[in-house]
Amino acid sequence: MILSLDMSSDVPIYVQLRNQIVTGIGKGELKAGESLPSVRQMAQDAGINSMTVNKAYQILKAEGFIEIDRRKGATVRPVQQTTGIFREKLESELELLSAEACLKGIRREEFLDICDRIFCTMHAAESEVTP
Amino acid sequence: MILSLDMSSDVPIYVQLRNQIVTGIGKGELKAGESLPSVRQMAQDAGINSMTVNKAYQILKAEGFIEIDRRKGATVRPVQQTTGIFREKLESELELLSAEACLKGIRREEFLDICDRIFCTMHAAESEVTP
Amino acid sequence: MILSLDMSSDVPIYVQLRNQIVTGIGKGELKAGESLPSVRQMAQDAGINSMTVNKAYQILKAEGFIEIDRRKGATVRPVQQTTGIFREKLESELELLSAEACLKGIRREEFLDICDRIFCTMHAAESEVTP
Amino acid sequence: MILSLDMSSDVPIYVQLRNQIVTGIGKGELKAGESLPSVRQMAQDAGINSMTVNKAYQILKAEGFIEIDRRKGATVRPVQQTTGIFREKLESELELLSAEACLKGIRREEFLDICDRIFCTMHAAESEVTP
DNA sequence: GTGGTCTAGACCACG
DNA sequence: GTGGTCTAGACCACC
Repeated sequence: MILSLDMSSDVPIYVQLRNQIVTGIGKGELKAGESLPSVRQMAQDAGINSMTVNKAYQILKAEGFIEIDRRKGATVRPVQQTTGIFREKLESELELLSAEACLKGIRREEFLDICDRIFCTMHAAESEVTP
Repeated sequence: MILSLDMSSDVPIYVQLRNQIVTGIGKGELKAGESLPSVRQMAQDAGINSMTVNKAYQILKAEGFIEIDRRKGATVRPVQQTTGIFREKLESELELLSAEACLKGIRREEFLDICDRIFCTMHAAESEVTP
Repeated sequence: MILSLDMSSDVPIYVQLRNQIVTGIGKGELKAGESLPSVRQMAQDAGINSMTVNKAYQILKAEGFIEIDRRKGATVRPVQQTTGIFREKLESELELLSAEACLKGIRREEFLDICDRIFCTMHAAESEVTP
Repeated sequence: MILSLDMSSDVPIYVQLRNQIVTGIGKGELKAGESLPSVRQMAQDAGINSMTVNKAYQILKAEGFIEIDRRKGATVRPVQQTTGIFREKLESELELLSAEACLKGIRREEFLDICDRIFCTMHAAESEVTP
């Protein structure tokens, strides 16, 4: 998985890291059960502080995307069940994106095409099909 | 337009304000040409500092959503043309949302249903359709 | 002379007005001795407050670009002598523009070409040649 | 780099600051990659509020002249590519300056001499020439 | 009336 | 250490 961190972005590095790992899992670049690099390794590779990596990992763990085991390190968890909280967050963010898109002149069909095209690049659910 | 600001959120107040105004315009609660409350009025109503409101307004102006006129205060601008930069931002955010949704077990049809349902609550384009 | 005022610009209207009149005189659209519209006329044409027009005219008068006579109204003055103060202001503004251009990758030849091309659209000096 | 802020000028302090930093970079007093003083340091040195400095830095960042890194503070960015928008702004400002110069009796050769002399004090491009 | 600028000082998030 | 946010209140420019 390739990371691209923008040090001068206003998005905190640990959030960028968290987002890219989530996207990586979603796209199937990281499959359920696979290991993530150790905190130190990741920090060294990305040229950032290990506390920053640790923070990203802790968030991913709290969100249920990964498991952290003292012996095996961090591993990807299989797909979870939707929670009401997540749906609320999803709808709220989609509402904002929809409003922005609408105000930028994007029409319904085009918006849905984009949503569809992008969702179709996700493959994580496969990890459930093969038990 | 009803505002609900969460003072203890880690999302800055001016960003919350900006987001809610964008959503409000998108939903048609504020139509093209309509005035927003003056900086001071909005600050008083929301119980926040006027510089915070000002910052939100400046961002909305820079993004092309509103105009700020020395005489009339802030007014909503009509729908604009999509830019390549916006599409990139949109796709990047949708990619993250898709990944999260996918990992939370939401399937393609359901995701698209949500996208469609939410986009359909937007009405801003009407300001162009009606002559 | 065509005026284009941007009400939502951060440049005050009276400054925009002053600038456009100066440019108009420089380009020869208004020649020495010619009359400017009356304050009221200009205000009505431009859809702005007459105090705003008055302010612009007073500045142009103070700068020596026009004369204001109670009977004849405002008229364009002929070319004046350079003052040290003006040269300082000119050099200071050119320094900033040069720095910006340089940092945007514009090279010396190109910069001078632009300066030359634009200066050549000015014709006001002619009003001196014909005595 | 020496700053001279005029507190009684009608040009906002943050604009004066921004202009002087741009000029400083253009003249090569600040080279690409070099650090600017921290917001607080600059504020203390200049005897102004840190939010004022922050505002100037944010503008410079938005204009592409500097980068702001959470770790290193603000650093000078290398020379960029010209954009159409910048050329328009440059030509519009040069048109006004040309008109003023012309009306103050400055002739073409003299104007170009001044432009050339001033542009030649800029050295920022060097950061690209030297490998 | 409007927005824009500036201050002094507090508090927080990031790394 | 760094920048970012927010406040309360003052003052100014514009129209």
